[in-house]
Amino acid sequence: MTQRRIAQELNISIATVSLALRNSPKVKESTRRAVLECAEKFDYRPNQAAVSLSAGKSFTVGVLISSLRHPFYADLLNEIQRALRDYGYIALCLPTDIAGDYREAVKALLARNIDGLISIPVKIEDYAWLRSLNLPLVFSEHQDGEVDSVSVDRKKSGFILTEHLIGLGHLKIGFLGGGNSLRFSGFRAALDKHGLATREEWIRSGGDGYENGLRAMREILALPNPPTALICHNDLAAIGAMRAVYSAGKSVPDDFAVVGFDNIAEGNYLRSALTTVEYPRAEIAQKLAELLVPKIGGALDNKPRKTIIEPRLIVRESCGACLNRNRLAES
Amino acid sequence: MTQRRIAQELNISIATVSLALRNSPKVKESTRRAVLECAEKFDYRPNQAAVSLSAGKSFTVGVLISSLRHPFYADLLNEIQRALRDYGYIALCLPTDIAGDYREAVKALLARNIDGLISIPVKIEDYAWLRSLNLPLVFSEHQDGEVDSVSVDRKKSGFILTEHLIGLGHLKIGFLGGGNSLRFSGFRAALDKHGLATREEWIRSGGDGYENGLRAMREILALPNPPTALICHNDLAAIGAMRAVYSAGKSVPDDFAVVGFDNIAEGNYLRSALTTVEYPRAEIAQKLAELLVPKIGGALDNKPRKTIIEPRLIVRESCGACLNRNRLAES
DNA sequence: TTGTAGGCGTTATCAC
DNA sequence: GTGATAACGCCTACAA
Repeated sequence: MTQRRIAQELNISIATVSLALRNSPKVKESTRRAVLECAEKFDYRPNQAAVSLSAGKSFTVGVLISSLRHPFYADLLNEIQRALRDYGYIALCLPTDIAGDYREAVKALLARNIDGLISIPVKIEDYAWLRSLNLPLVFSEHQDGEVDSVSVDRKKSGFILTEHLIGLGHLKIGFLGGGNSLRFSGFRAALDKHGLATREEWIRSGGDGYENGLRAMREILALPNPPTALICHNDLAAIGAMRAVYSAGKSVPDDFAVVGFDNIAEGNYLRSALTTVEYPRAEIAQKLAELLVPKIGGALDNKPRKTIIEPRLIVRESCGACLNRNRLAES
Repeated sequence: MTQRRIAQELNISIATVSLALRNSPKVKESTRRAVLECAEKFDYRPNQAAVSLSAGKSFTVGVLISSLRHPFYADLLNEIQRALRDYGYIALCLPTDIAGDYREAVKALLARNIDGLISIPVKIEDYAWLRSLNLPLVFSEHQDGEVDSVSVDRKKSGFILTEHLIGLGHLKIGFLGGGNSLRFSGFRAALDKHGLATREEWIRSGGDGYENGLRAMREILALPNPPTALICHNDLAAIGAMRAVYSAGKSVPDDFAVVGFDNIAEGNYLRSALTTVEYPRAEIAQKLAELLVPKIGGALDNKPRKTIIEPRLIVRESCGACLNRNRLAES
C-alpha cells in the first residue's frame, strides 16, 4: 500500500496524503482523519527505501562486534539494540568473526546505507581508513586516538581485581591474557603497589575462550612452583581454567583462586560462583547511542568525547574470599 | 559518489555507466574498463536505498529471535548470518524480548523492506497474521501448520535423553519445563515405554533461564521424596539447577543427575560437564537459508516443506554415566 | 554501442 | 488547504 493508492482512494493528491500522514497543521482536520483512517484500513507502512532515498538517511546504524558467541558481546548488542530503538534507529550487526575481513564487513554495512557505525573493537590499522569514510563513528574498547569512544577503565579493572586477591592474602598471582593489555598493566600496577612480584611462567597469553583458559591452567598446574591465583582475560577463560583445576582433582577456591572480567550471567551459577569485574553493558550501550545519534545529521565533529565507565568488583566465591590468608601465605 | 558523477566525469550517459557497472555485454570493453576504473578511483558504492526502491528488493532478511541473551540463540543467529551471507543476503535481527510486541517487531522489520522473514519461534496466534503479509517466511521450532520450517525433532530429543537416564538406572526422574512441550511428550513416551511413572511434584514449569532452574531445583530438593534425576528445559536451566544442588551441599551427579537440551558451549566446562542433547545450529541455519532464499523472488509457494533435523545425545558427566545403577535403584 | 525517458515511493517547494 | 512538480539514485525498455 502506497501513498498513491490512498490518494486515489480518497480522490486527493499524493502531496496531501504525505502531509496528512506526517500530521502537518496545513492539512484540514477532516482530510487528515480520512487519510489516517484509510491508511489504517489498508495497513499502510511507508517504504523505507523511498524514505531513505528521499531523506538521504536510513535510520540504521551499523554495529561491528567481534563475536556473538561471546555472551558479553551478545548481551552488549542486545543493549545497543535497545538503546538505539529509543532514538528511532535500528542496529544492523555484522560479527567480524564470520565476516572475514574487517573492511569487507564495513563495506557490506556501508552498502546498506548505514547512517553511523559503532565498532567494538577496532584494530589500529583500520582506524585511519575508517575516519576517511566520513561517517559518524563511535568506538568502544578503544581509548586512544581522536575519536568518540565509550570505554570501561580497563586498567583500573585489572587493578582492583588484583588488589582484591592481594587483600585476601594471595602472594603468587598469575595472569592469563597476554602482556600488553590494559588489564594486565592494572595487574602489574597493583603488584608493584604492594611490593609483590610475579613470574614469567605465571603469565600466559592466548585467546579468550573456554578452551584457552583450560589449556593455560593445565600448563600452570604442571609448574613446579605454581601461583595460588589466576586472573583470566575474561570470564569465559576463567570458566575454562576452573574446569582444568577440577579435572586435576583440585578445588576452586580451596586449592586455587580463579577470577575473570565481564560478569557474564553464568558466572553466578557455577559450582564456585565467579568473582569478576562488572562491565556495565546497558550503560555502555546507552552512552554509545548518546554519542552517536547526535553526530548523525549533525556536524561531523570537533573534539572527540571520551566516556570512561567505572568497573565494579563483583566478589563471589571463586576468589576464595572465605579462605584463611595464612594458609595461602605459606603454600 | 553516484553514477551520475561518474557519467559526468567520463562524458557519457548514466545508463551506460549503469550497464557497465553491471558488466553488461552490450557495453564496449574500453568504456566498461573506463567506468570500472573511475568507480574504483572514487570508491563508488551503489546507494542501496535506490537499488531497493528500483528493484523492490532489499537483499535483507528479517530475523526474529527470542533473545540474544541465550547462548543458543546468539549462536544460531551467528550461523544464520553466515548462511545468508553465502546467498548475498544480510540478516536484520530484532530480539523479541526487547522489541516488546511481536507484531511491532515484524512491522519494524517490514518497514525496512525485508525480502523475507525467519522467525524463531512463532506464537500460534500470530501465525495467520504473518501469512497474510504475503512475505516469504520460514520458521524454526514450529512444526505444525502449512509453513516451511526447520525443526529439530524435539519429541525425540526428550525421548532419547530420558531413555539414557533410564538406561543408567534412574527410576525417579523429574522434568523442568512445563507439561505441554514436545520435549516433555518425549519424556513421557520414554517413561511409558519402560513402564516407569513420574510424579506431579517432580514436574515443574517455569521460564528457561538460570534462575528458574535454580528455583525449581531448590523446591525439588525440599521434597520428602525427590527424584534422582532432573531433565531441564534447556542447558541454562540445567546449570541453574546444578547450582542449587551444590548450594544444598550435594553433588552432581553423585547425589543428583541433571541434564539439559541445546548443547551450549559452556556445558562442556562445568564442574560436572553437562549431559545434553545437541541441536545442530549450523545445520538449522543452513536449512533455513536454503528454504527461504528460493522463495524470495520465486513463487510464493505451493506445499510447505518441513525439514526435520535429528537431535544427538551428548553424554558427559552430569547424568552420572559412571554411577552404579543399583545404588540409584535403592535410593 | 550508447543515450533518452520513465518509474520506483517519498519528501519538499512552490503555486494556486 | 491543496495540488502539481521536481528531486533522491538507480534500473530498464526502447530509441537512436
